[in-house]
Amino acid sequence: MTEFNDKQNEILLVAEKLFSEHGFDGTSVRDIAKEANINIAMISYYFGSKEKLLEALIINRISDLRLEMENLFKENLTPFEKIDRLIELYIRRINKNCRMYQIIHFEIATKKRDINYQSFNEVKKYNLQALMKIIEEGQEKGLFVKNIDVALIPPTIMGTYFHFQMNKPFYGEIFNLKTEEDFDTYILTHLIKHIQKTIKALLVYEN
Amino acid sequence: MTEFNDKQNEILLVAEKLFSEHGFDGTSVRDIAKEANINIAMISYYFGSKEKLLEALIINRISDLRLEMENLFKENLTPFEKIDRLIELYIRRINKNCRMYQIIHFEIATKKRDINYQSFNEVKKYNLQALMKIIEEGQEKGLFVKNIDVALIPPTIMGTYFHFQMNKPFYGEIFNLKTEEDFDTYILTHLIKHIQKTIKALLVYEN
DNA sequence: AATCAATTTAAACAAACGTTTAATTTAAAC
DNA sequence: GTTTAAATTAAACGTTTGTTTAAATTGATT
Repeated sequence: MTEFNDKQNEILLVAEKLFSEHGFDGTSVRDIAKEANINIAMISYYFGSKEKLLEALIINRISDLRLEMENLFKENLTPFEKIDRLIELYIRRINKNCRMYQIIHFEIATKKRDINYQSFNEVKKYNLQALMKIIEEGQEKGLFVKNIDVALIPPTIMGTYFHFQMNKPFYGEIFNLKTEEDFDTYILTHLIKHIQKTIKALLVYEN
Repeated sequence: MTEFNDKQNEILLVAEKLFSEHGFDGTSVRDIAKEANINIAMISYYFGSKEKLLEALIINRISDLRLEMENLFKENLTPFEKIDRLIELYIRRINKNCRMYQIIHFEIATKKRDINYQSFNEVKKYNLQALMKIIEEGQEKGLFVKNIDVALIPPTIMGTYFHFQMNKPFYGEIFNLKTEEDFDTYILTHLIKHIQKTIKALLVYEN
């Protein structure tokens, strides 16, 4: 991918914010231009069109979604500890990029624009491989049970997070989380722990 | 709520389809009118505006989301069986209404329209109460562990489902589900079983 | 057959949309 | 200082948007 200049990066940043908050169709190029303090024509000038701006945004951000796990496999950790660390990495990563996930998930669901999700799927497969490696190690050491459908674990990890995030007003009220920081803190402490516990429980559960 | 006539119900049905497939902002009143074989003006005539049509749709459909659980508590089942049955009810219910969940979740996330989600939240609280009752029974009988955050279990149940549904192209490929029916069948058999197993594992997991 | 309200229609409305144009400004190269 | 290409602008473009209008049609009630 070509590098973007400061002005283009600013446009991408504003577009990411507005697309995630109001949807692609709910955001006009004039909204973006206003928030980014640029002329409307600059969007076509730099990106060609509104739709190509979305495409550039997705391609530019997808690489941020791959987990960085070099340390995880180098360190001398038990499979349980590795699961804990992997899930924490997972959640921190998607929490940092939750705007892009909001945008991408809506685009996947609606299929209005034909965007190439190949690299997105490759990232998911890459992350799934890492999980599989840890689970196999745990099974070989006799710590985890045998019949585990590894591909269904990421949906539980990410789904729990996204559903919690998606229903922020509801769970914010339930858990008395008044500010955005309260909510974010709760995710990075309690919710991560809940997901770690859930997956570890599943990995040792005998039917 | 006032009852709707056949024509109004047809409009609601088409709106539900198109709003879920292309989003509220991605659907024009002309799209709806065309698919419903009516004149554009009929939408304003019957519902006042496009936005009020969305509101009417949400209010009209929310009652479908409440679980029907009379039988569940009458029957003589173990807490484990009750959990299994409740989760199956949960998933079958949201799977039947997945279009409305798609619409509502997008509306909650974007906050562009100010819709009253009180009855939606009440349904969620009602469903949470039922889960709580079962878990308490299991704890009293010494079958489930003590320290369970019940409010975090529905996000795992529903989140797993929604994330699987949302990434249909990816998981369809992973599990080799070629048709819509294949996908639906997989949900109602394997995915439900995965979620049941996950929650039961969590309920008996000792830290 | 006449009346009347409810329904349905085609047409028009202003506003907002994404995009393009042509002119102007900017800033670096010569 | 002149040249040149890139950046930026205001204005206009043709569509599409949601909504309204006013006339036409329908179908039951008198």
